[in-house]
Amino acid sequence: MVTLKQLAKELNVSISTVSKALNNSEEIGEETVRRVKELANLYNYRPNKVALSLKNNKTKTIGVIIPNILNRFLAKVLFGIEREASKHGYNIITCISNESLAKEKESLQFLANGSVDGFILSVSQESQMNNEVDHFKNTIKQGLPIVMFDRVAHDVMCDKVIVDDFDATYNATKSLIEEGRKKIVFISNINDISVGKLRERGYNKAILETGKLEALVLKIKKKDDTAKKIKSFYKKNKNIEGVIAADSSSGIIALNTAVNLGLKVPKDISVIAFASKSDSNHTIPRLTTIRQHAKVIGTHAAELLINRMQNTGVEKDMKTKIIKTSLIKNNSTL
Amino acid sequence: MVTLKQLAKELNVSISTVSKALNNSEEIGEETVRRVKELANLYNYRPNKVALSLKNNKTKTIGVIIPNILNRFLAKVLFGIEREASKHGYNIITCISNESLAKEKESLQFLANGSVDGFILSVSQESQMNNEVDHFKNTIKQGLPIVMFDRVAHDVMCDKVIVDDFDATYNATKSLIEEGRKKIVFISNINDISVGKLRERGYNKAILETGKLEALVLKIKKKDDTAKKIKSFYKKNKNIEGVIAADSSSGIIALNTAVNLGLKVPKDISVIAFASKSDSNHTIPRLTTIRQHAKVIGTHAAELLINRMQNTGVEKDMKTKIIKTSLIKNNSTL
DNA sequence: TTGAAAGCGCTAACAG
DNA sequence: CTGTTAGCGCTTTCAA
Repeated sequence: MVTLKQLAKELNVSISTVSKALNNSEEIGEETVRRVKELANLYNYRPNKVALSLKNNKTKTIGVIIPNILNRFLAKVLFGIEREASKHGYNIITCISNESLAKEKESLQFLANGSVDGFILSVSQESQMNNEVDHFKNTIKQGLPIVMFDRVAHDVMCDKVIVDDFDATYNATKSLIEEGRKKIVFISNINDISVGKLRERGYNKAILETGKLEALVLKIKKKDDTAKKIKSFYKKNKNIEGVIAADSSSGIIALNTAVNLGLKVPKDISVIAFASKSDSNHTIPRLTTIRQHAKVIGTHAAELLINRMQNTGVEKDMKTKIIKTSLIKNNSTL
Repeated sequence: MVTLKQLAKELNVSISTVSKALNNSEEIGEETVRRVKELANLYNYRPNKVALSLKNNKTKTIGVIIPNILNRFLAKVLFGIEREASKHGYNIITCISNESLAKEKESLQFLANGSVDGFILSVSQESQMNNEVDHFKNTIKQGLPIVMFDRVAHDVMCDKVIVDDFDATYNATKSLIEEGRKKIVFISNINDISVGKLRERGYNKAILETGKLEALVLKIKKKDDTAKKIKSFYKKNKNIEGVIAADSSSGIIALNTAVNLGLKVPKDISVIAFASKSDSNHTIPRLTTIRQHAKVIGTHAAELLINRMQNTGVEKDMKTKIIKTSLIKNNSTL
C-alpha cells in the first residue's frame, strides 16, 4: 500500500501538502493539487483505514453477534444489516455465539477494544436461559452502544428491534379457529428462548378465549427426531385439524407428515408456521407462513445503531421498534 | 476505554513501563508489575486493537466475500471460516456480493486499505459469467493473499478449496444406473456458475458411458416457478425413474412433486440432490443427498489463508485442496 | 501556498 | 529497573 509519505517524497512536497491536496483543501495551489492527484491515482492510493480509525477514534465498523448463522431467519437479518451498513460506509465484523454464553461474552470483549463502534446482536439461548445480562451492561457502560434484535434482554437499556411474536400466533390461531378448526396443536422446537415462549402464549390466549377449545402443545427438543415425534403425536391425537408451528422445521415436517399419513392438506388439516418464502416453495401444498421480514429487521437495527453512534449518545431515550409479522396465506390453509 | 497513558499517569510511572509490565517484560521490577497489573485489571484495560494494527501493520482480520448469505451451503462455509479464524485469534469482516461483480470489486477495494490481512471468497455469478478476474489479481499484487472456495477462478494464482463436483454427480448418476434406472434427469438452477456446469458434465459422462441411456437436462432459471416447471417436465416425460439435482431446491421440489403426482419414492423414482442434512430431514421420504462438508471447506480455507499470511508469502506454490463429497443414502433411493 | 509539529495508542530500541 | 524517543499513517493547527 502506498502512503502519503511515499507520495510526498516522490513529489518533493511535504506530507501535509499531499494530505490537504487529496482532501481538496482550499489552501493548496491548483497545480500542486493536480500533480498530487495524478500520482495518487497512478499508485491507486487509498488512505489507510487503520490510521484513520486511530486518528478519529472510530472504526466505521459494526460488531454483529448472532447465535447461529445456519438459522435462515438470522442469516436474513444479517443480510439486512450488511446491506444497510454497507450503504452508510460501515463494515460488519461477524461473530457467531453458537448459542453459548461464553462465546458471546468473549466476542463482546474481543471486539470492545477499539475494533468496532457498536454492536448489533441477538441474545444466545444460554444467556437467555441463565438470564445473564451483565456483559451487555458492561459493554454499554464502556461507551459502546448495542442494538438487540429478535431475542432481546428486556432489562438492558438499549435500542431494540423485535417482532410481534405474541400477536402473530394469536392471530394465526384465531384464523384457524375461524376456519372452524377444533383440535389445534402448537408445535415448537424453540421453547427455551424468549420468542418461543411468547409465541406459545399467543396461541394459548387465542385458544382460551374460545372458552371451549383445549390447548395442545408439542415441544420438540434439539435431540429429538422431529418427524417421529410429530407422527406419533398425530397417531395418539386423532383428528388434529390445525397446526401452528413456532419454527419452520416443525411446520414443514408437520405438513409433510400429515400428507404422508394420508391426510388432505388443507381439507383435513391446516398448517401455519413461522417460515420463509423459500420454505413455502418447498412444500406441496405451499405452506401458509408467518413472515418476520427479517431483512427489514436488519435494516432497522443497523439504522438505529448508526444513528446512535453518530449522535454520540445525546438522546438517552432508547427505542424499541416492533416489526409486525404478516400472515401469508398459501395452500396449507383453507 | 482506558489507555496506557491514563494508567501511567495514575501510577506515576512512564507509559513504556506500564506497557512492559503488562507484557511481562523481564526489565520491570516485580512490585511495579504487580501494581500495574492490579490497576489494569481494575479498569479492565485492553490494548487498543487499532493502535496495535497500525504498529504491527497487520490487523488479524480476514475479509470474507460471499455471493449470498441465504445460500445454506455458503452460510455453512462462513460458519466454518468463522470458527477456525476465531480459534486463531482472527476476526472476520463479512461482505456480501449478492452475485454482483460491482459489489465484489467494491468490497475488495473497500477492505484492501489496511482493513484486513487477506481474503477468503467465492466468486460471484456475474464475475464468473463475464470471466472477470482482474480485481482479484490486483488485490494479490497489492500483497493481500486470497483463498477462493467452491466457485473459483482458475486463472488466478491463489490457494483454493474446491469440491469434486464432477465426480460427485458422476458417481451419483452411476449409482442410479446401478439401481436399474433408465430415464434419469439432471435438474439444475445453477447452470450459469462453474460448479453447476461441472455437475452437469459428471452426469453426462455417466449417462454417455452406458452407451444406451439418453441425457435429459432440465435447467431452471431464477425467475421460473420451479414446482410448475418440474411438474410439467414429469408430465411430458413419462416414466422418469431418477433425478439428479444440482441444488437442494430443485431436489426437494422434484421429490415432493413426484410424491404429489402419486409416484412412489423410491419404488418408482429415485431422487439424489446436493443438499444438507436438514434438507433431508424435511422431506418424506428422507432425501438421499450429496454432502459437501461445507464447514470443512470453511475450516480449510481459513487454515490456508492464515498460513499464507503468517509465512509472509515465502512459499509461492499455491495449493488446491479438494474436499470430497459424500453420497449419503437415505430413503429417496433404493 | 506550503511545511513543521503534535497527537491518536502502542511497542521497542536506546539511554539513563 | 525505569524513562525517553521514534515511528506506524493520517489529519490539523499553527507557523513561515
